[in-house]
Amino acid sequence: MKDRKIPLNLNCGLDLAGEVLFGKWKIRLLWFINEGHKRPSELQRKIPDASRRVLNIQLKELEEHGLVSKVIYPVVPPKVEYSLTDFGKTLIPVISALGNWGDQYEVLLRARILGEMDT
Amino acid sequence: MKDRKIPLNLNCGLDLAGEVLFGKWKIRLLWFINEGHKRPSELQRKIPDASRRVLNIQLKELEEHGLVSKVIYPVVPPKVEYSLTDFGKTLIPVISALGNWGDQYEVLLRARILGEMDT
DNA sequence: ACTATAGGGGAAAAATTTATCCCTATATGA
DNA sequence: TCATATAGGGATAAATTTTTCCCCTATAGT
Repeated sequence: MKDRKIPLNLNCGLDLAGEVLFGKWKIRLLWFINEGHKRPSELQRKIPDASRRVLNIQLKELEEHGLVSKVIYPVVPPKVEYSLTDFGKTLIPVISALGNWGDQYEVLLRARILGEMDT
Repeated sequence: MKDRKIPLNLNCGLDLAGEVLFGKWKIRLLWFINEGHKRPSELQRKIPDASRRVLNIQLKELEEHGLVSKVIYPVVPPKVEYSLTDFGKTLIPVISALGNWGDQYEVLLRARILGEMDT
């Protein structure tokens, strides 16, 4: 990452987890990679609302943080595959927990999030 | 919140969960409120790196999303107490899972997050 | 009269994150 | 010959989030 004016807060486990997880698309990237969608173009199709650029950037950060690994096949046209590292896999239960919570309260959450939009 | 140029992504549970959780200080606010630190001034002391202003803003969002409730005592000087709603409490296991993961891999995470800073 | 306390909010600046646009390369198929 | 697929990166613009600064309330204490 670039230079930061405001120092990172890394006081507790929550901060550390947040630091590697909280980019707009990172959790979804981890999720889809875990589901077996390994190639950048697949991931882009799975997450069409994200620009190609950010996905690349966030994938690189996930890689730098050791959550995913990247294999570049020296072929043309280029082929790249991402997969979760063992470390990355340890996050899956956590992401599941988060996703299940969101699924469970979907109706409520959607109403409240959207409800506030016209306030 | 204000008007948004870029629409929210609320496709799945993960998105919904992210929407209510991913402000810079929200998870910590929930955590400390759950630990019994209810008053704004306590929370500010617990999270000294956050400006007073943002904490107010994020607390209000948590309230709008139904995760915390706010009681204003009509006394002088004013007294306010936040607490988790029943709905907010359902998030605690999820936040725990996240925090435990971060604690468990603290050394590794810290090295990788800070390691990349001088790259 | 001041000051401290406890809680809050508006406006604008700063910081950060995301999006947009345009560029590279090569092989295949129309 | 030209478009498409595939992966990626630089520069810049836009959007969003967070910080900073200053203001307000009312009472109690000195």
